[in-house]
Amino acid sequence: MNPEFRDAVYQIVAAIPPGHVSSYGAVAKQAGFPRHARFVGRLMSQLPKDTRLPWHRVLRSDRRIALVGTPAGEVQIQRLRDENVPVLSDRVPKHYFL
DNA sequence: CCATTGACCAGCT
DNA sequence: AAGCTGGCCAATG
Repeated sequence: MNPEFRDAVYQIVAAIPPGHVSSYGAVAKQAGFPRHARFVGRLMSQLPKDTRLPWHRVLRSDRRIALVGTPAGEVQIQRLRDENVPVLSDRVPKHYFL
């Protein structure tokens, strides 16, 4: 994976403030690599489990949680609720997006 | 080298 | 609102 892309993505995700969320596609675009939403997802999936990056604040463009029903998905929902972001039917209200 | 696989997305029905 | 479709493109087998 291109290190430029990887570093830019990390920086942008790290900058998402608590209580807010963004999407894979939006992060890719801000990183300067539009059309690479899937690779943002790939990077998130490859993060070490002890990472400090707030990966749980990245959702799909349809405002849904990725990987619903899997352990990672449940962790993501729990973490969002812990920072007062409601998750209703696997979905986060629009106004929580950046 | 060709095919399949994704923490995805915009457009259309 | 919800489901399909085609496009995306590096990684993997």
